Amino acid sequence: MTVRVRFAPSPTGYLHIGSARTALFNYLYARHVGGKFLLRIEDTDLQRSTDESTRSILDGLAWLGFQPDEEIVYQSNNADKHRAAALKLLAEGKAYRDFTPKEEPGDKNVKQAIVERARQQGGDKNLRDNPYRDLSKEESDHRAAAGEPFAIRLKVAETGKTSFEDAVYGLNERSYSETEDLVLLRSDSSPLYNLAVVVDDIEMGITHVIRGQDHINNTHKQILIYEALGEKVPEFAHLPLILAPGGKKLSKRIHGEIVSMTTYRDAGFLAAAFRNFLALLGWSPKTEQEIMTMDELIESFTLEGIHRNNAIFNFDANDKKRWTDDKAIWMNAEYIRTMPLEELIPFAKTELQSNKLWREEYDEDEKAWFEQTVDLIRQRFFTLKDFSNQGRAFFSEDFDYDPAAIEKNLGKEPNLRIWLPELADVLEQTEDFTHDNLQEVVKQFCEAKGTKLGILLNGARVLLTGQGVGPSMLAVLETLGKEKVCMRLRSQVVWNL
RNA sequence: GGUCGGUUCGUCUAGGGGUCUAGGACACCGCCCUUUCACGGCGGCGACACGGGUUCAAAUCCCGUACCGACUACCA
Repeated sequence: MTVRVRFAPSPTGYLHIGSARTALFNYLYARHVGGKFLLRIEDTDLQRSTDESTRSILDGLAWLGFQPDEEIVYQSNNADKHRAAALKLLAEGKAYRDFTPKEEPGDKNVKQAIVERARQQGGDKNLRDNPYRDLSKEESDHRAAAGEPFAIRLKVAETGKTSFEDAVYGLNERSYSETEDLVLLRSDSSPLYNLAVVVDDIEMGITHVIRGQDHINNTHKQILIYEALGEKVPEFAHLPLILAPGGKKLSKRIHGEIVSMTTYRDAGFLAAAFRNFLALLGWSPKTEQEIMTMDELIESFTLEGIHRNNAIFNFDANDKKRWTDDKAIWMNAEYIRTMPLEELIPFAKTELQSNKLWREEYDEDEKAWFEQTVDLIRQRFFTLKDFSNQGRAFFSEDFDYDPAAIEKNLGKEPNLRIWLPELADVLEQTEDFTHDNLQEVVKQFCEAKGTKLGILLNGARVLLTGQGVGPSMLAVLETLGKEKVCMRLRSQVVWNL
């Protein structure tokens, strides 16, 4: 039997980092076992679902590289099938009409109201005391025919339990007494989540449901629906959650953009790097290898490697350097400096293009120069953005000087203001503008001035690149070329800041 | 409140009765390399939540406590 899994987000916001990981695990599992990866948009909550969210989620998935193997299913298109399933259960006596008037939502938030109610009920709640549960068929039909509104609820047996063997959490059991007669169809005849999911999963031939651990309770409810429908229950694998620092839920409301996938794309992350990082959050290949290609991830991915405890996505909103998880940043940097240059070039190009720093020559006459330059500057970069920020001076005359670098590298030696333009004069006379010769020239210059090489070159770094850090200065001189080097060394701009 | 689940360095994790004076990665710190640096090399700091059992032996098995989380809807 071919394995079929699905990722089923509801379009009520952007692609959440936790959802992205769920998608990743579904994708990896499908590929590992040679199955199909499907996508279903759960847009049955018309109030909250938006097309914009759907687009954003699709964008996020596309960026990560998870293309579904079959056409995308939109759950709202299947409402008739969901309804038919509920009606079938009603006809078979496995569900009943509940004529209790619909409760109007109170003024406080729903969640809070639910918790309060649950607290009041305490441990001795009886979930089988609905007066309509055992209404005779005649009377039920009669009242329905008379136009009285009703919801359809599943008739859960008095005694017994649901149980399933979770691929991650192991045996899960839940007494029927803990599960209410769940509503299948609202009084406006629209289907509810649990019904819709089960009917769609059956329809799509889903064999393995891989989703967040927050769905474990739903799984018990869904199993009841599968059984009532007389359908085979799929395998389940629940994933630990990704939490915010402090162990709290990672939410859009509190944590903002940090939880959105598009944030990472826009911040200059490589999809491959972020995917790799995400894979290691809640799953382990059980080897010491951490940098893994997609093929390697697919090869080593198993549900057994997923653990049960929630992971914390670490970041500090007050620290600019740690705006997101350290390890994610490190991994992105690692990818940037170690990936094959030819794979990095297109990303660098796109980054420069979107900042109007790209010149067509980089694809033609200056192709070799461009590639060498990218290779040179990538070493200390963290994100693709660095090509247009820190690396800007390599591609444009219009760049900023880092104030910290000015203070550190220029502030210590007042003579630099005189020496650097003098160095320009010397370099202008230098015919062989390559590394080894430049080293000689600069060395001699320093000896003549009685200063250290480091003082001079680091001062030059600020004038030439605006930065305090970067690759070997001799390589920078060679890369920038005589003309730019001399011009920038003579510039008075920085001294007047 | 109830049900269910979890707890190894700050974070991600390995380890599932003896090989654990608990391994790796990120972060942090130090040293080295170098003209500087956020590259690289070497090293350091740093954890089995707590209490009882079981056992010759427990991070690993059992029980309890604490803490954390999820769920508890005519939301998804």
